[in-house]
Amino acid sequence: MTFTLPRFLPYLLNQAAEAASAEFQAYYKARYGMLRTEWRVLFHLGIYGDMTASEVCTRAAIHKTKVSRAVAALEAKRFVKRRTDAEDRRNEPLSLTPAGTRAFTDLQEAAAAYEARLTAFLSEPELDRLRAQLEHLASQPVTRSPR
Amino acid sequence: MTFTLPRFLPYLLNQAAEAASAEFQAYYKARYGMLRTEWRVLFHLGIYGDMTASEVCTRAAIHKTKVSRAVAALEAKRFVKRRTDAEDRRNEPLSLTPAGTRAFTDLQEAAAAYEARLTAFLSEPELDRLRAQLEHLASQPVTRSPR
DNA sequence: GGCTAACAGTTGCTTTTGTAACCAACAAGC
DNA sequence: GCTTGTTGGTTACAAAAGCAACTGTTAGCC
Repeated sequence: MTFTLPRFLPYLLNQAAEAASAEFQAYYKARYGMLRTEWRVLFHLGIYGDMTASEVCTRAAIHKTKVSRAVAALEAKRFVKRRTDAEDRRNEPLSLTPAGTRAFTDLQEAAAAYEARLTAFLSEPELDRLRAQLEHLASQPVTRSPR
Repeated sequence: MTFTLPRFLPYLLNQAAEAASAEFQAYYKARYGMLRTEWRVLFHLGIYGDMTASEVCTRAAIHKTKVSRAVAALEAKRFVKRRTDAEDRRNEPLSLTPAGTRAFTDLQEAAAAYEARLTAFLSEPELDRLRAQLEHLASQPVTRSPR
């Protein structure tokens, strides 16, 4: 089997990921001026509840400087507020403000609708299988960025 | 079905793409000091033969400024040389130098071996189906970057 | 208590990317 | 042959990402 670029899985994954992100990205950027890392942080807080920046890093496998700046940006937009944990003053638990919650709800709905359109060509079992395969690839024991 | 981040396809695709690229990226970076766009250009020339920068843009859906810089970098590394088309002096057909061909051959082998490991958990038909699904997602009629 | 190491988070600097404006060469209409 | 528009490709500037060093805080250990 000859090797060609459009069959090379990392390449294909990148092309698919980029195409699949483009439209949703345009939405949150136009509507809320958010960057990728910002909506990811917003979603982590919206879905899983309050957590510290480093918990976001661990869960999302994003580098801490990116999270730090994303949190600062979300704070400036008044979508997130941070407290200082009295027990351990290094920790700064983050939570969504009411405006942050509204933005999250809107984006979550948009995301769900977008995904439905994106995956309309797949049956439910096919989609499940695809997700499982992608998860497996994502958790490959390759070198991950440090937390 | 509640919406969660690790089920959101664009997110999953990104995580999988990043993880799947990481190791190969480390290889071409360490060995040839190449960037992502650079090896992509190299592979296009190696696989499909000589072409101009804008043909690379079209095939790979990469923005022309990125290609322009990648070509300049590959030229500086003496992996690529460019001529000027006498018919139409705007066109600059690119071709691999012997060193470029060697680098391409090495990277192609590394890529094939890497992919084999990466996809070892999939059967042939599963892999084919995955590729087809990713291709479909990649060619989604979403807004693509201009050429 | 005082020293060292580890951890949460930030800042500064460099590299890479994105965007738009730009130059040179050609094509078409007139 | 001269304008007008288009195309291939580059450059300049701004935004974002990566990396390493830094601050402040806690924990462990003697």
